[in-house]
Amino acid sequence: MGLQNTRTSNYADWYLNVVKAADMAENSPARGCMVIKPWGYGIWENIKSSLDEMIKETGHENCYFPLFIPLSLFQKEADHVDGFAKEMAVVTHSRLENKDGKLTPASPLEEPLVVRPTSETIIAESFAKWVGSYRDLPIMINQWANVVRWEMRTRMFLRTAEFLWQEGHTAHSTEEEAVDETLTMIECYRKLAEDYMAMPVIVGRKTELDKFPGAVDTYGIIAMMPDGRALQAGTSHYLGQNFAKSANISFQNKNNKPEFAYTTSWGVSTRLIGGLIMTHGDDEGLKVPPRIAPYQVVIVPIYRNDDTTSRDEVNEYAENLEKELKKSMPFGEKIRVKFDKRDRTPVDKRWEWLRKGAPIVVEVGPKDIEKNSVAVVYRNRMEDKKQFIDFNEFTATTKAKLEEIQTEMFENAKKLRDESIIEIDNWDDLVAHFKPKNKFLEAEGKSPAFVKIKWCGCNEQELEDKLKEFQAAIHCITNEEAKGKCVVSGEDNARYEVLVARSY
RNA sequence: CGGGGUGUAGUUCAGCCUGGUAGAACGCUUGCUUUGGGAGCAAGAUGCCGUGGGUUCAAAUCCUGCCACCCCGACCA
Repeated sequence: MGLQNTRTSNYADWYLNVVKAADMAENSPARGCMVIKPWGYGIWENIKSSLDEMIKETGHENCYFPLFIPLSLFQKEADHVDGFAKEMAVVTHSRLENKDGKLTPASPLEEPLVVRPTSETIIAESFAKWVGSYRDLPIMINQWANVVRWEMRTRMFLRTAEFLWQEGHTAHSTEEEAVDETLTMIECYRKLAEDYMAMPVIVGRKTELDKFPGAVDTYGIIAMMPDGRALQAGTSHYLGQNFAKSANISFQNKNNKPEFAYTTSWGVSTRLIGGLIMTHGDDEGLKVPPRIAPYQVVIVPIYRNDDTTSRDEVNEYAENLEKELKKSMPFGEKIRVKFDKRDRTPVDKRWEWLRKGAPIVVEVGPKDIEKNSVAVVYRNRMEDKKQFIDFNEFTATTKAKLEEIQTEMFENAKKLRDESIIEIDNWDDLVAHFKPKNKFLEAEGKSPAFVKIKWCGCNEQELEDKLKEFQAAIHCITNEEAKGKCVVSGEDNARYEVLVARSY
């Protein structure tokens, strides 16, 4: 049956249908905020634990900074203020009073508190206290937290007023070390997206106009969605001494001279899940790559005729299957198996798990007990018939199968992505490419959706303004040493290769 | 924040123009029949018609304030 809206009929509604069909999240009474339900949160937890391990392996420690940031503190870095001021939630009162039956804010705060949109400022303030000598550096910390950005227009997972993320913050004694850190972390994000989420990304540096407010350089991973738009999926910033200067993070260097520290920050958010949905969703619902699937294998029992004996036998058989499966270690981790004993029909349960995108759904019933087999559906191959596989063969090959599915999902997504990138070497073709409002259908045809152009770096503002007319933008610099003709100036002086696309 | 649209059962929606007992499908409950690729029959249950005002003998329906969601812009990590 599938979803009500397909990707080709109505992409935006299709996306919401998947979120609902997979039971990942729903809207909440607070505008622009969402309730993340167990299946959605389970995916987030797996993303989180995968990345957390990488963060720790690269020498960082977790900690926690407060949700509230004094307004004055936020104000210190001018570019930073400009970048975030328009989307800030501000706490101004400390009490509610009952006025004629209506609760009314009362007792104004002496200094308003902003709800963190990101924590550079408050963390820099602490860094300043923690750092005295070069021996105190580097400081490398991370926090898992929620942040609030008062967005005008929200979309589940892709852009919500409150979202969950991880933000890493480091301070170093040299520029070189800080730049290195910035690049190390963007590489972690690439690995997270590609190796764990099976979501191919392009790594690049942001242009001058597009970087993080207050940063010297911003690097990003960009995922390309099947509707032809690009999604910024993670960023890593080299902040230079900008925040160090405004928060006075200074240290005495080896020459006994005071010097400002070099800081970085980097983050990925629940937006990744939006990318996951679009990369791997189809007209039946979601597909979750095994490595981050809350359940990798779901066992659905089939009982017959309310016959208690057969029911017990089936349960025993299923429990044995669960036990055997749990001996395998796909991706070197404990396998995640769910034995779904809920009181629903087997058919309902099967389709529910397939909509949610569990990689393998396996049914066991009386016939299987007789033949010592199991009935298996693979989510990434739903068009195939249900396969009846020998019990022992199934348990012995599940690990390899999950790993194979993971690879296949990545390869498929990558193939689609690669097919939709073209190079354009002159302005007219670039305009012609973006002119039609390319809905998914047009993008799905042969016309590629993402464009690489060569550029000398000239007239950035004008270029962005022009691209904006076609709802497109420069996403990042994919090659810093390109040669050839600049698409904008027409001169033979290109320095960069940049990625241009419509964006989320 | 501007323009447009929507809000009715758990879900998707009809009803609104032209005011007069609250509807359908799916889902849910119960029973029977089925039973391994989205079951069938029968009987049931389910509503502050988003919300506050107004017009009217009478409002889901007309007017209006607010709220939320969706789309298009503007804005933006």
